[in-house]
Amino acid sequence: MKTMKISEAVVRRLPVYLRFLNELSKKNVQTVSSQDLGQKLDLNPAQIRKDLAYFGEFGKKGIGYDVDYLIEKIRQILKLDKIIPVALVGAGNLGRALCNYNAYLKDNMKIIAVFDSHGSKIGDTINNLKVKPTGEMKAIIQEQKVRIGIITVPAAEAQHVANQFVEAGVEAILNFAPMIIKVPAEVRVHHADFTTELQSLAYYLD
Amino acid sequence: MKTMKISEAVVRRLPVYLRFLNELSKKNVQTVSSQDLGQKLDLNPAQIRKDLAYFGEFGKKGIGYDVDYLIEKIRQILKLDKIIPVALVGAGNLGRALCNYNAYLKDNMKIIAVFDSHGSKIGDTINNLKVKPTGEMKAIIQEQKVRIGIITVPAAEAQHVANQFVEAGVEAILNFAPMIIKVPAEVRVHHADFTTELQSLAYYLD
DNA sequence: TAGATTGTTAATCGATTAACAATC
DNA sequence: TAGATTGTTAATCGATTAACAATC
Repeated sequence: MKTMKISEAVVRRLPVYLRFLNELSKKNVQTVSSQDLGQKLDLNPAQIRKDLAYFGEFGKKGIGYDVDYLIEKIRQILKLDKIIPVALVGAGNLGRALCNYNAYLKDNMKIIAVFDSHGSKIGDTINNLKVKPTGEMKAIIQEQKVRIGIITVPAAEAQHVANQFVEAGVEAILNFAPMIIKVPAEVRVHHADFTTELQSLAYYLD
Repeated sequence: MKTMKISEAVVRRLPVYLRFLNELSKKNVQTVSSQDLGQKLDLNPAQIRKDLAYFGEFGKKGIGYDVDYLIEKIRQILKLDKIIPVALVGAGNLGRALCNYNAYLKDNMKIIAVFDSHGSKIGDTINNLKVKPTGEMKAIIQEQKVRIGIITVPAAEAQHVANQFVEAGVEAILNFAPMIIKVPAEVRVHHADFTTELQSLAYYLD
């Protein structure tokens, strides 16, 4: 099963499971069934079992899933069992907001460098990180083995930043700019676009 | 066709079309084909034609789509042809960042009120908006006919804010807190969760 | 007219859900 | 043992893509 291709929909649900399991763990809940999970997360229990079964047999028939064991397994699947260094470009309001999530990301992902191309921002300190000029991006990314890049610059600069990330060897990009960026197929891009999100929400108004 | 139920996937693509069409319009491009659109947006042309055809016959055979006409139509479909008042709760970094997008949202959606429950934030001015105490939420939301609510408070407070939104009569919620919130079925909720986004991205690292 | 491109039907593909034997 | 719940197969459902007649 290890070689089977996993659908994007499945991968997107794993972090949702993980978050809820973490809450259960904090409350010292030992065991959870797909039934329970489905109820809380508004998902079909069969779907949850199937999602997990792609990666192994994590449950016990008649019992359910051990919460802490399942957390460990999902963290492994998502590669969150070791620190992933992240860099962010664009020290505007959104960039600052995301840097301050650093604490929230716990021990797995860490924004370890922040860049901006505008002199006025360079040298600022955000959450203990000094904003550096984009000219230093490549060197720092390679030196610190940054694997994920976050783009929070204006739309017009997004593609340029993406190019720099790719050249520096970043493996995946989370793009907050309202602009589709083109990268080589081996680099994974996710879009997190606040405006499209809001606009599609408007559709559902009466 | 007006009564047919449109899938969520279709609705999520419409704002993406809209954004690209706006760029074309700015460049004075008059006409675009599904071929062109598909190329730029990494989508199948047949899918684009089908998406649009759910709502009417907007194109001309042999020619393509008139850019400005299509913009107008998509704006109507998404109900962006009139101003939609939006309120935001949580004047932290993320909330501030989103308020500053106000300009970007052009004339269709407008964050017209910002609330926070912490005394230290109340009275601050963000992008010409004064942060008000959450106690005033209901009155202001009803008075100003706010239709969409944005939640940018910590996870622990998200459900409480959602309840207040629902009670005040908000029709849809965009939730940035990393927490699933429960609302009555008639209220639409979208989750825009930065951490799950980043975590699913990690899966694709080698 | 010839070339291009839509709108739409039919075919394909993939994801979700139901059902149930296995088993704790 | 009886009850509960998994892992997995089969059935269903829905979304994407291909193909093409209509027509600008």
